[in-house]
Amino acid sequence: MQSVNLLNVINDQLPTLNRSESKVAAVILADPEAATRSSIANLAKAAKVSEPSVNRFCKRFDSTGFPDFKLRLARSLASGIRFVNRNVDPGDDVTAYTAKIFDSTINSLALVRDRISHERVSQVVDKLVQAKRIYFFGLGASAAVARDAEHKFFRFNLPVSHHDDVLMQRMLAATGSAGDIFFIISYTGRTRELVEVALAARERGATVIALTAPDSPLAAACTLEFTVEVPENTDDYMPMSSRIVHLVMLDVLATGVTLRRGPEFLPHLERIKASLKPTRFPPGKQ
Amino acid sequence: MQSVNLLNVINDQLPTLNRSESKVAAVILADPEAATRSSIANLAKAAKVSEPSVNRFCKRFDSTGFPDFKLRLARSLASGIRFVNRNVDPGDDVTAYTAKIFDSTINSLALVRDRISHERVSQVVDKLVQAKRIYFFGLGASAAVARDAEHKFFRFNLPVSHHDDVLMQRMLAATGSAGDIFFIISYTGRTRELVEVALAARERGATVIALTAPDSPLAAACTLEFTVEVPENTDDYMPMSSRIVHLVMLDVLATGVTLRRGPEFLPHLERIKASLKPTRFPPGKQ
DNA sequence: CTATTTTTGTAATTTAATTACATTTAGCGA
DNA sequence: TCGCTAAATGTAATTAAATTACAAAAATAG
Repeated sequence: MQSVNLLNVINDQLPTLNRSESKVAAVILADPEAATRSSIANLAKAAKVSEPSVNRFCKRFDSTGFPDFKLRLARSLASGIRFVNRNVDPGDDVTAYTAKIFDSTINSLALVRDRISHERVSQVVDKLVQAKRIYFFGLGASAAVARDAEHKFFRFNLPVSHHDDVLMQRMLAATGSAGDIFFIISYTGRTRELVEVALAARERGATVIALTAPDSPLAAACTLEFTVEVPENTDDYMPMSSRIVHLVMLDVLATGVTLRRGPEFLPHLERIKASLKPTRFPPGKQ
Repeated sequence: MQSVNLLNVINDQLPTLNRSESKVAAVILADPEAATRSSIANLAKAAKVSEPSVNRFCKRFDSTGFPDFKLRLARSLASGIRFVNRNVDPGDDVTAYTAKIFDSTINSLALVRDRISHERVSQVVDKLVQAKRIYFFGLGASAAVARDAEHKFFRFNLPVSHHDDVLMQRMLAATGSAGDIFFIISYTGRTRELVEVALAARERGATVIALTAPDSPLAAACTLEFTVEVPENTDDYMPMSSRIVHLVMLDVLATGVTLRRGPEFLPHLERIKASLKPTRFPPGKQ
């Protein structure tokens, strides 16, 4: 993947270009957006060179021709504008920090999506399908993730619970057994309490799955690590996007389990949906 | 509508397309990347339609013609979104459903990002900064969101709590007063209990903010509606991405509050961070 | 079942891009 | 400085691509 921005490449090559090529480069760099919209004739006129010169320019940058060049230029522009991990700045106004937070979250998701181990997802789904009981453990921000996971897995009709109380976690781990799954969620994977809980549960022969950082003590302590590398947020103002990534990973697992259960499980899901109906105002009514 | 991903637009319009147009759409959605690289002749062949049909298809989506369409498609792709809004299929393998879930989440975030009312964000931040007390209420999936919000707003050094117990919610609302903020989170905005709670709190002179769907009973019942339109998930297999969107909206609000507090507030945040250190294994150690 | 409208394809046309080739320009040695 | 060579650039021809106009076919309504 020539992930390097095309505009940068042009800029770098600037000194090695001959006269008409640099004229073309100047016009493109001055307004790349406009360049993607114009024809070869227009661009040639703007740069005061002939059409074949523009064409040669494009080929110099490994394009098959002018249309291909425009396409690559468009791609570069779009990726540069939106998805940079721009940190929130104390001087930012609403528009700026809103966009930055959304963008950095989207960015984290896109990154993880491309790095996820599908084989590992499969393995974890296998374990979850076979479980007799599932406990979701998390502390701090991950407690909310564990809570969400419980709600999500509840519909599978098996005993599932979440715990954000260290004592409860310890007690459950100490009395765990084969067939139990302890699903531990931790962004850092360095929380002592959770590592100890993982070891205790493992000792008892239970399956311990950790949704956490790779190469962390927690990843080492569990029986099946399910790791994600989410870029760190060093910035004080920037919220952690790891929570969000973890939530989506759990969505993936829940979907995996549903699919594994097959279509005969759908009526059950429908029943859960229907049970909520009386709690709601009918749609359409204001 | 221009800023919205072109693939989404195609997907949305899918039901309104006629036979050959949907053939073209199918081919493009199946591999948009390839579409940007192919000529009109190739695409026509792949879709088993004539070249003018492809051309008409492009014009239907506000392009001046095929090359313009390809350009816009390339731009859309560069923004990190690949398969869009495609529902999970019972036959999908791990790779497929993982990508779909990530993409649809990313997609929801991108959509909301472009539609958010910055003025409203500002107003809500104002209210939050002035609050004497904040309650986050949610039920079901939104309970986890409320939990996360509590964790996030805790660091602002003001009394904040979350409640997923309807009775607690009622009691708190009934005893609320000016200076209290009841922040109610609900995807549908149609949960009777929450609407009643909102009305009760409002009666008492408290500020009621609802993070919910526009034109919903809950939005009507609160003092300040903070609405988001997240595309519905009709699919049984597809997880709800509204939770994720709500979480990110709360990230935005928390960031807004932090920025409003100014730099003299940073030491406080550092102190909270430092307080967690003893609970962790030092970095570097396995 | 026919008439009308919509959809789709064929063929012609136009437009855009590319290639081949000629001209110019610059560089360099005598 | 002249003349040669090679690189650079442009002109014109060619090719490829996209678009338009129009006709045929299909779908829909009466």
